[in-house]
Amino acid sequence: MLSYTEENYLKALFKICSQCEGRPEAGTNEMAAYLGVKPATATDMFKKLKEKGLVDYERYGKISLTEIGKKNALTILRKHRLWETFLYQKLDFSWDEVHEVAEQLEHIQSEKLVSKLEDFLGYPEFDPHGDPIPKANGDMPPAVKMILSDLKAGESCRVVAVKDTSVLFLQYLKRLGISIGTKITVIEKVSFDGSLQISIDEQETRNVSVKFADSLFVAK
Amino acid sequence: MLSYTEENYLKALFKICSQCEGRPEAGTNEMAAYLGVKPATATDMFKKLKEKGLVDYERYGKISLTEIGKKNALTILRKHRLWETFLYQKLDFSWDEVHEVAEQLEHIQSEKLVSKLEDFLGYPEFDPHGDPIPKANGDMPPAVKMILSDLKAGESCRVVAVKDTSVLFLQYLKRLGISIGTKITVIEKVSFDGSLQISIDEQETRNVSVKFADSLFVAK
DNA sequence: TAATTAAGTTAGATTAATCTAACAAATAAA
DNA sequence: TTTATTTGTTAGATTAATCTAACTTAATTA
Repeated sequence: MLSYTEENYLKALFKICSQCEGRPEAGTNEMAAYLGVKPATATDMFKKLKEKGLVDYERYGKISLTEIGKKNALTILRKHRLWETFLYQKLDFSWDEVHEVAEQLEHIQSEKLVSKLEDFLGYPEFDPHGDPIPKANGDMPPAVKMILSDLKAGESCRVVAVKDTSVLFLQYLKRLGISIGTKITVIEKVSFDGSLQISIDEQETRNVSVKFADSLFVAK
Repeated sequence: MLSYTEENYLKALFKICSQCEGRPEAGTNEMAAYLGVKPATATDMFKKLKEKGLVDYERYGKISLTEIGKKNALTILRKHRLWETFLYQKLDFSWDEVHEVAEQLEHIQSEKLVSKLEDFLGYPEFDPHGDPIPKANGDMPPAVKMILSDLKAGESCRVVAVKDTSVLFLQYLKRLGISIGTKITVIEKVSFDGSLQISIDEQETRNVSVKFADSLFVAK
């Protein structure tokens, strides 16, 4: 069985490795920074995770997940996203509050709990941020790929997920009145700085940055 | 903030201290045995908990909870029993399965989670074992006191709680078809060994031991 | 009350996860 | 290609929770 800490390392590695395609590995400093620990600490942990057959790792080399490691990471992600869905749907937590609590709940050990929870929630495919929830067998519903930046002037779309799940971003969205399902129309793309003039739910008009437009997953 | 382990010590102390009235304190060995650790380990922890102002304790003396310690213990108990109720009512866990998972869930840190959960469950007063759930302010619904042994031959009652929450006992109850609300009638008290001849829901007849009859809370 | 037993403590060690400081390897730049 | 910089590792220490073995205090009993 994995410790709380080991689980967090696997989850972090999975996230970093699945961020950009074609880069299925991470560096020590990168991981340490992500996890908020010193590189020395991470080195020790990778040695241990290697012993347990969960990561591939050589001295001074990059780190990647083994198949078993990946399976474990998916299980944790599954729990995290199911709990987020529970908090959002059943307990009325807001978008930006669910993550922190789910970080704790994801470490509860009980297969039965997870499957019962999934059933209780009606087998959801996406969490409140629009991220796909892995199935018990490790399958993952296809993630949504288009971002707001992909739209041309005049095109409309609906928000289906957030790419950036930081509290800062989510709170900003809340302030703008944007959530999953909100309709956004691109009125103009400002060529000077790439920013977008958008309308939110066909009402309020706003100018948003490239960074912003890169952080929203949408569907036409 | 308290560690997982510290919380478990406080909870154990609370349970032992509230078991028999007029004995609001516990011994080192007793606590260690209860928690499954060695007495030496418990001694160290009591020193630490004393430093934190959570227990009263002197070298070679008994241990008891301070007011702050008691408040903390009640918070944990509250969470434990709310989660048990959730698992039983919403996720269809059976009587004997809820405890183990709730042991983990009770350590999740989020005031909001607890109050939202309580609201979601409709402010229950008792958990699936019939034990009272402490309120946010520390109030506790009055516990039920009468046990099956208190009945005379010919009297009837309904099961309202279990005194012994061991898996062994709960599974035995399940086999007998007894749960909260089940009607039990005492047909005869066998004076030889104190055992009882009972009928369960006015159907099946059974002989049960003194130990058994002492472990069931009932109401007429 | 002195001896025996039960209960509780101390000292020293271990494991997991972390740190700092010093060092080594790999990569980038001049 | 030598130097500088970035990246990663090692060694040694720390903290929390645990253990064993030896010791001390308190309680019981003969």
